[in-house]
Amino acid sequence: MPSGSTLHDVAALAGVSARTVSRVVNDEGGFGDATRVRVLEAIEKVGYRPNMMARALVTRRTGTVGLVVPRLVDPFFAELVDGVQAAAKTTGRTIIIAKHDDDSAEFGSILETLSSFAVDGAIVYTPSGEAATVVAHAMRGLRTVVIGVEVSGTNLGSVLWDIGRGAELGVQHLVRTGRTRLVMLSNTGSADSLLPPRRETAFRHTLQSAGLEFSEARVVRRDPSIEGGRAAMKAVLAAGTPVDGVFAYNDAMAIGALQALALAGLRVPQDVALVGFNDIELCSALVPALTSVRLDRSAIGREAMALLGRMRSTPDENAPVLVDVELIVRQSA
Amino acid sequence: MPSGSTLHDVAALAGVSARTVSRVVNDEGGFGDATRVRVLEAIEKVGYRPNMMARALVTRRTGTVGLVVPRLVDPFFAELVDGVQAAAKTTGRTIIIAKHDDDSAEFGSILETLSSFAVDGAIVYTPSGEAATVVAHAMRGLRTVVIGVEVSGTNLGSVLWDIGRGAELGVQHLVRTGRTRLVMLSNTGSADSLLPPRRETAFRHTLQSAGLEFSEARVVRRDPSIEGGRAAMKAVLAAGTPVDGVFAYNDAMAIGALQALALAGLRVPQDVALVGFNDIELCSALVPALTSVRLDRSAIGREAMALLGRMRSTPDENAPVLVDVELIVRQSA
DNA sequence: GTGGATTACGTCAACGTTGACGCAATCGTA
DNA sequence: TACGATTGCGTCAACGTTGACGTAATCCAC
Repeated sequence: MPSGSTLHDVAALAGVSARTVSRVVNDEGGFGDATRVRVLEAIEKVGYRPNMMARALVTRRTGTVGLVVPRLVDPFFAELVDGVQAAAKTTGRTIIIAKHDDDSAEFGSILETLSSFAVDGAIVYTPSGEAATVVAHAMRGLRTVVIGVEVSGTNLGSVLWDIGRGAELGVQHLVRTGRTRLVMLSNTGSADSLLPPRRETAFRHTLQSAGLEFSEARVVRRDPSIEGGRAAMKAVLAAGTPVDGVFAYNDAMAIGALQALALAGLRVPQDVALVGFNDIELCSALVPALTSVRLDRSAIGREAMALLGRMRSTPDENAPVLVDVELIVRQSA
Repeated sequence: MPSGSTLHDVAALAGVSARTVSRVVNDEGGFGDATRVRVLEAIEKVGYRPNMMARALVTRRTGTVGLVVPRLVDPFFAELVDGVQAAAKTTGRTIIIAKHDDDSAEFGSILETLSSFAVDGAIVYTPSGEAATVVAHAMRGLRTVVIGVEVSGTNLGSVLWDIGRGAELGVQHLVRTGRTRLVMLSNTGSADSLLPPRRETAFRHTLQSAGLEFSEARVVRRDPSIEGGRAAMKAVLAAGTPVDGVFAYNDAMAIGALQALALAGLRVPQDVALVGFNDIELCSALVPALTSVRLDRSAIGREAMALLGRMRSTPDENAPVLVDVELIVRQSA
C-alpha cells in the first residue's frame, strides 16, 4: 500500500528470478508458458506496476513527448494539443505539456526541464526569436519537431502548412463569388512568428492576378484577437473604405469583424462576405457559420509524432512535412 | 553531445567526489566556498544537467503533477489547465496532462500511467461514475485532488465551488433587474456529473422565494453546447412561452441562445436578459458581452495545487476547498 | 549416442542519483 | 592544552530496472 511492489516481490512469489519477471512484463520471450502464467498471477496478486523511473534510467527512453505551446486558452493551440494527444495515444506515449509566455529565459528552462525528464522528443511552437534556443538544445540531443516554422539540422524537423496557399484559397473564393472590394484584417506584429507576412503577400498577389484594385488602405492591422478584429473592422467602416469582402488573419479577428459588421447593420454574407483562418471549432457554431481556411490540427499532431518516430532511426535532417490546408465554405462567404 | 554528462564527470573535473557535486547542486550545504565555485564552473563547462529519472528513483519524488481532464478544446478546461499550469510554475513543478474520453477503461489506465511515472500527485476531473476508480488509486498511494466532485478518504481531496450559490446569484440578478418571466436552459443529462441538478434547484427556489411563477415548462434541457443552447432557445420561442430573462446552464448554451434570440429579432438585453455560467474568456468578447457566473479557474488550479502540497504532510482526510463564485455583470443582463 | 543448436532460465553489473555514515581537520571554549 | 562540536568532505549502498553474459537442460539430426 505505501509504495508499489517491485519485480523482486513478484519474483519471490512466483519462484523465479526478477530478470524472468522482467522478461514476462516486457514480453521479451525466453520463458515457458507455465512460468508466464505463474508470473502473471503473481503480478496480479501483488499489484505490481513497473517503475518508469528505473526503467527510463537504464533504457534512456521514457515513452513521453514534451509539448510546448504559448497559450492553451487559444482554441488553435487547444486543438493542436488535442491532436498531439490523440496521436500520442495511438503510439502509447504520454505527453508532458508546458506553456511558455513568449519569455526567452522561461523558454530555455522549459527545454532544459524536458531534457532532464529524458523525453523521447519535443514538439514545440517557438516564441519569436527563440529558434536558436531550439537548435542549441537539439544539438545537445533533444529531438525536436518545430510547428509552423521551418528549421533544419540534426535532431530537428518541422511540420508546416502552406499559409500562402491557404490565404490564396480564401481570397480566391471571395473573388470567385463576385466580391470586388476586398479588405484584409491582418496581424499587427510578428508576435507569433519571424516570417514575412505570407497571408498579406498572398492577399496582394491574388487581388492583382484577378485584376482587382489593391492599396495599403485595404490592409488594416490589429491584435489578432476578437477585440482586434472588431477594432479593425470598425476602422475600415469608419474610413469609408468600400468593402464587400473581408479576409481575416485568423478566426478570432473574423469573429470580431462579424460583431462590428452586425453593429453597423451590415449583413453577412449578403452585404459583406467574410473568410477566417484556422477553422477553429467555434466557426461552425457561429451564426452565420464562418467560412474559414482549415488547418487539420489532428494531422499536424499526427505528423509531428510520426516525424519524431522517424527521427529516432535517422537522427539527421528530415525534410519538413507539409500539412494540407483547405477552404471550408460555410455561410459567411 | 550524445547524452548528458553526469555528476561523476563534474566531480572529476572539479577534483571532488560526486557526492559533493550533488550537495552543491541541491544546495545542501556542507561544502566550502572555494569548492562551490570550482564545482559550479565544472558544471558550466561540461553542461551538466541532473538526471531526473535517477533522482526520482531514489527520492521517490518527481516534482510532477498529473492533470486529467475530459476535453481540452472546451474553454472551461483549457482555462482550468492554464490555472493549474500557472500554479505549478510558482512551485517549480511540471505538469503532465492526460485526456480521457469519458471511457472508464481508459481512465483507469491513465491513473496507472500517472502512478508509474511517480507523479507527486494528480488533479482529476472524473468522468461520470469513475469516482470509485479514483478512490481505489488513492488507496494505493496516489495523492489525488478531485475537481468539482466531493470525495473523501486517505490521499484524497476536493476543490469545489458552490454551484447552487452561483445559480442563485445569476437568477437573483435577473429578478432584481425586473425580469419576471424567466426561463432556464439546462443540461440534458448527467454526462459531466452524478450530482443532482443544483442549478435547476437554485433556479426553482430563487423564483419561488421571489414570488414568481415556476413551472416545468420554464426549464428546457438540451446538450450543453452552442447548438444545444440555440435549439433550447428556439424551442422556448416556438412554444410561445413568455420570456424576458434567460438563465443558461453554461456559457456555450448562452451563446447559442444569443444567436437564436438574434435570429428571432429579439434584442439582448432590452427584450430578453441573458445570464451564462462559468464566465469563459469568450464572454467579454461577445456583443453584447455576456453576464455570467464566474468560477475563478486560476483559483481552482491554485487551490488544487496547494491542497496537494498539504496532503504531502498529512496524507489523511483534508476538508474540501471551496472556491468563490461571483456574478460578473456585463451587457447581456 | 554424439554434438551443435536452442530453450529457459539465473547472475551480475550498471544506469545516475541521494541517504546514511564515517572521518580528518579545524574551531571554540575552559 | 585538551576536548567536544562543527565543518567539509569522501565512501558505500541502494533505488528498480534492463543489458550482457553464463549455463544447465532439452531438442534435433545423423
